[in-house]
Parts: sequence; structure tokens; C-alpha cells
Amino acid sequence: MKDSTGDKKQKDGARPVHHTTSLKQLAEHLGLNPATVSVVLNDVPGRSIPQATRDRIKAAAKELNYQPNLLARSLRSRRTLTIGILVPELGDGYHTQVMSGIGDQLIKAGYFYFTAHHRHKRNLVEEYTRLLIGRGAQGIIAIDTLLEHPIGIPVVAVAGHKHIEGVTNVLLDHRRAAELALSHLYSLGHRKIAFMRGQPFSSDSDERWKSLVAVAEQMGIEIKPELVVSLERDLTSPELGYPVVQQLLAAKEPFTAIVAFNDISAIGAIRALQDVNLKVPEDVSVIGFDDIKAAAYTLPRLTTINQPLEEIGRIATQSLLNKIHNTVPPQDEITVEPELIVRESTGPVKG
Amino acid sequence: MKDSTGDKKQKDGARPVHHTTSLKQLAEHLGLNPATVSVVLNDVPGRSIPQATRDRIKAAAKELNYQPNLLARSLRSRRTLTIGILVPELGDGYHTQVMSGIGDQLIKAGYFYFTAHHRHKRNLVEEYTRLLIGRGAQGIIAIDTLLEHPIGIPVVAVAGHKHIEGVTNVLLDHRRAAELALSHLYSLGHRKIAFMRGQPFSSDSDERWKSLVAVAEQMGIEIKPELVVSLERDLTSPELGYPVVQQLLAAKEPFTAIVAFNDISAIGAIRALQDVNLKVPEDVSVIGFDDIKAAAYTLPRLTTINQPLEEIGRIATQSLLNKIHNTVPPQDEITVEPELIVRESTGPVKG
DNA sequence: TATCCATGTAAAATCGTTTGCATAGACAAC
DNA sequence: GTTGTCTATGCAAACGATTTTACATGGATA
Repeated sequence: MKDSTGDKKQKDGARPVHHTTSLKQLAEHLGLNPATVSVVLNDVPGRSIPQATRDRIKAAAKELNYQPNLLARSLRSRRTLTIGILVPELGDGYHTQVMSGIGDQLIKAGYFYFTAHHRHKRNLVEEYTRLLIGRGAQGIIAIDTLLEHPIGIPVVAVAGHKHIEGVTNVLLDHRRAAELALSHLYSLGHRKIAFMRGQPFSSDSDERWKSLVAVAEQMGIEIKPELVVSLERDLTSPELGYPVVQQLLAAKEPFTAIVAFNDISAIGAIRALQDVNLKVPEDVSVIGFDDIKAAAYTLPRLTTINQPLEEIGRIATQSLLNKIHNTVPPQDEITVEPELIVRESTGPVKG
Repeated sequence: MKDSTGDKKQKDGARPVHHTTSLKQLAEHLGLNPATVSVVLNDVPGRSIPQATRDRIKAAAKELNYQPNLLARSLRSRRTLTIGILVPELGDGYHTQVMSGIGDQLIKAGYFYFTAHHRHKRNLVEEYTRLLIGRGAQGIIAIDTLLEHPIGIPVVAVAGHKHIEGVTNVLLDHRRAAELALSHLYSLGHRKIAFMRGQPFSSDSDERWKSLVAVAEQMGIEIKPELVVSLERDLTSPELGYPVVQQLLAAKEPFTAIVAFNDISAIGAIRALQDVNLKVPEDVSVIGFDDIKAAAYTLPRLTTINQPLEEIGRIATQSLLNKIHNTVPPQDEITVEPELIVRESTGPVKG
């Protein structure tokens, strides 16, 4: 809403977009009606137009480098070929890797996406959702974002907390993840295993813990209460995992392995162990979750459970496109399979 | 291009976008002409409309929750309030942190952005540029992306390699970065300093090296040829820095500090040193560049030169918006200041 | 020879805005 | 009573496509 002192020449920054030929110009050039040209270029079925004319039109379109104006097209046809992505943060590996998969899949389908990052602020989630819809988004992918209620367009949630009517959730097969982690440790001979529970506000905490408990029971691994610690602080640095390991050590209950809540806390845990001269993995094995980029750079490099983030993005996208196009009945839930990545932080139990 | 067997009822996924009231409906509801309503809601100057009517219109707009259709508006006014971002990769901290700053700044100005990641493929850069323009992008921010020639709309390049007519470059003050790094080491007593040069294809390599040479000379630090190694492999893992340090050690020329090309290679360098039982920082100090997230998680944590990535994003955005709105004469180049982050990988020289 | 259908193309309506110009009425000045 | 200036609003033409409907042909059929 700048000042507007009536200065006519400025036109408030509305500079003409790089000039392209319009349908009308193309039609004129051909001596045909725009409608005919449109019909041919869009391969509209059920129209009788001789091949010769079709060829002529397509040739001219190529020659004049005709690019249909997406805005105009969308306005009329109500298809914008655009979706919106809601994400808490950019600049964070987890989210943007998912976005990478989304982008790959979308562009194949001729779609583009708007991104809005809301830094976990609820009112922003609401507002951005509105804005995205206002810009013609035909669907929304909400990554790690708390949605409150159904919105009017197709939605797919990645790592969504709640189940909301009409929203498809894409999530990790936590059960399988637990199996991979525990059977890896088990096969290395570990029986005395310590566990870290995630913070209550973290979306995966509950599911992951339940799965670990179930699988441990099934495998006959005892979970001693003294060997279970809980993360509490709202941190995204390894500090997260440091104090809880000190807590574990103070309990004096022997253990040979730690199942960390995620890679970040695993890194902190390793530090804590090293600081009391325990060697990883010789004295204690540590396994993480997520397989963040940094996991390959630590000393020792981290054994972890990989979440196929890009694939999750691709799957979420495909699911959303299916919803938009109404091609298949929508699913409530889609699970993806985790993978065990063995690096250096786990090893056979001593002796 | 699906099949199209003439099935009329399907309508190929064109579902009505969440219903909103249109300007026309609003006008009808008020018994006024759409134009009048539009004029009032947009505060168009130079129209005489009594305050009473204005209030009536605004009240009704609020009541009916009128949201103007951005598509239609853009079509008419040729302002889409949209820009495009070209980026090599998503899921990489460097780029997405810049994007984070861009997003913050854009949304303040009422803009949204399309993202396209091209994975360094030249033809995709071209194609995506076209597509973005086709979707009405009013400007483009190219992050670490090689542009070949001027395009028809305002462009700002972040970490751009080349200088291109009309393109504003936002880049780090390399000179200052070199000063920070070297004076930090110097003040800790380091005089025998080894250097890593970046790969020739990396955008910052040359500039960074030239600055280091210049500053070293100015400070009276000798750069011995035996203590200069060059990265060559196209890697983004710490492996990058490992072999070159072995190479340094093999040269038998003593050194007490290493200036790494970036954090990734610094991490590899530290590993290489630790693997021959040299302690960091007690025996050798290592300083990195970039301040990637992982830099705070390594053992020891990395001393490095921070690039204010989010700020770079914000500055690039502001510069682009200025260009779009023609408010200030465009600049060719904008530099931003680096910052020294002292952590644990540097320390005073022994003895 | 009149009727009908298929074919090729054009015209018009529409999507939801913005914007330049027109106009009707009120009032004042001459 | 004419002219002129305001005021408040309306009208209609864009913007650039898609989509529905209409209109000429020309040949085939009855």
C-alpha cells in the first residue's frame, strides 16, 4: 500500500512479463479462430479437424514458441497445476529431503508447488493454508505439521500427529523399524539394552516406543525400567542425549547397547559415553534413528535406522495427485519401510 | 494426456476449488457494481466514493469472507506476487537455509515462491527458468546456479559464479572471511599454517583462495607450497578432506594449523589427523568454512567461519523485490559479512 | 429434389478481476 | 436558463485462455 501521490508514470512496478505470443496472436497468424487452435493444441477429443490443419497449427505453435498463459488457463479451467507444501522449518535436513522427493514427483506431473514454513506457529498454519488455497493450490502436503480440522481441498500429511477426516497419512512402519534395530543388536549378542524415549511433544515418540516395547517382548528382550530414560528438553542439538546417558550410568545397571530416540540424541549419547572413557562400540553399542546427513560424519559413524525421506515425499505426492484426480479411492494411511544402516557405532558384545 | 473415451461425467479431476464468494456475488449482494466494490477494496486513489458506501462494502466483504481470486487479479493486473527459486538440491542445509531467509522476507511482502531443483543439470536450469516465467514468476533467485545468459525478468544470484548483465550477485565478503580465519589462528600463535584449496568447479574456490593469499601476505604469514593441498574429488562427504591431509603429513613439512576449504573437508581432515594419533586442537588446530549444522556436532566441535545464510536469503529477496518494484537503482553486487565461530577445533599452539 | 448427417470452423460465453471512461444528478456561478 | 464542476456510480473492455453452441458447407440418402 505504498504512497500514491498520483504519479502516473510509475505504474507501481507492474512491468510487463517477458513477452510471449498469445493464443489470439497465434490464431491470427494462422488465419484461424483461437478456439480452433486451442482445441488442436490441447488434443480435445471428439472434434473433427483435418490432420493437415492440425499439423499446420502445431508447426506454427512451435515456430512462434507459443506458451499458453497458465494464469488464464487456470482461471477458466480451474486447474492450476499447483499444490502447497506446509512445513515447520526450512534449512532442516529432515523436512527438505522430503520436499526433494515431492519436487521430483510433482514436476513429472507438470505441477509446481508453493512452500510455506510456519515455525510451528498454529496461527500461521491456519493463515498459510488460507493463502495457499487463495492462490489456487489444488492440494496440500503438510509435513510434520499439526492440522486442526479438515480443509476444503485434498490433503496428505507426512508424519502427521493426528488423524483427521479425509487426510491421508504417510508414515514410517514403526514396527518394522523396531524389529530392524532390535534384531541387529540381538544378533550382535546384546541382551542388556538401554532405551531412550522421545519427548512427549515429538510426533514419533509414542509410536516408536510402543513398537519397541512390542518387538522387545516378542523377541524375549527384557526392558528394565532402570534402563529406560526419557528425553525432555526441546532441543535439536546433541545436548539432548547427553544428560540422559549420565543418568543411565548413574543407575549402575549394566548395559551393552543403547537404542537412541534419534540420531541427534545418539550423537550426544556417544559423547557422554566417550567422556567417561567408555568406547563406542567396543564397550557400548549405540543405534540411532532417522539417518540424518551428519550421521555419516560422526566419530564413530552412526549405525541407524534410515527413513526413506525422499521416497516418503514421492509417495505422499503420488497419493495427493491421486486424490486430486480422483483416480483411485483415497487411502487413510500409507506406510513406508525403514532400512537398517550399519556403520561403526554398533558392534558385537564383548567377551 | 490420459485416455479419453468420451466419458463425460469424470471431468478429469477438475474439482471445484473450495467455494468462495466472488466479486460479482459480493457486488450483487450489495446492489453495487463489481467495479465499485473492487475500487473500494483496493483503495484505489482518485475515486470519489462516500465513506458510508465504503464502510458498507468493507463490512459486507468481511461478512461474506470475500477473498479475491489471485489468479484473476494477476491475469488482469500482470502482478502475480510470485517469484521463482532455482536451486541445485533440496535436502542440503546450505541451500535450504538460504531459502528459509527468502521465505521469511517474501511472505512479509505478500509474495510466494515456486521452487525448482535442477541437480546441476544445465538443460533443466533452462527449462525450469522457462516454466517459472510461464507461471508468471515476476523475478528469480538463483542459488548456486549457473546461469548462461540474461533472462527477461529480474534476477538475483546467490553464490553465482559468473557475472551476467543485469543480474545482481549476493556474495560473501571473502576478504573479511580470510581475515577472520587467519587472525584467529595468528592470535593463537600459529605461524606454520597449511591450506586446502577448493575444487576448481566449486563456486567459491577461487575467490576464497585469492583472499587467503592476500590476507596472509598482509599479515606476514608465509604460505609454503608444501603446505598447500588441493581438493579434487566431487564429494559432499568428509572423505573429501581425508586424503589431502595424508598428503600433507607425507610432505613432512611441519604445521600447527589447517585452514580447510569448508566444514565437510575439515571434518575429514580431523579424522585423518586423529587416525595418526594427532590430537585436535592440541597438536593441530583446524578451522572450517560455512558453519553447517553438523559443525556443532563433531568431536571436537568445529571452529569455523559462519556465512549468514538466512540473512543472505533475506538480502537477496529484498534486492529482487527492489528490482521488481523499480524502487532503487539496481546494484551489481552486494556483499555480506562472515562471522568467526570459535568452538573446540582450534587452540593455542603448543609450547 | 428435399432431407439429413458429418465435417470443419467460427462466434460467443465464461472464469474473476481491474481500469479507463461515461453519465446522471446536484449544486453553484453566470 | 445555460454552463460548469463535483460527486457517486455504472458500463464495458480488457487480461488470455477454455468450452459450449451455432453456422456454414458438401455429400449421402430417401
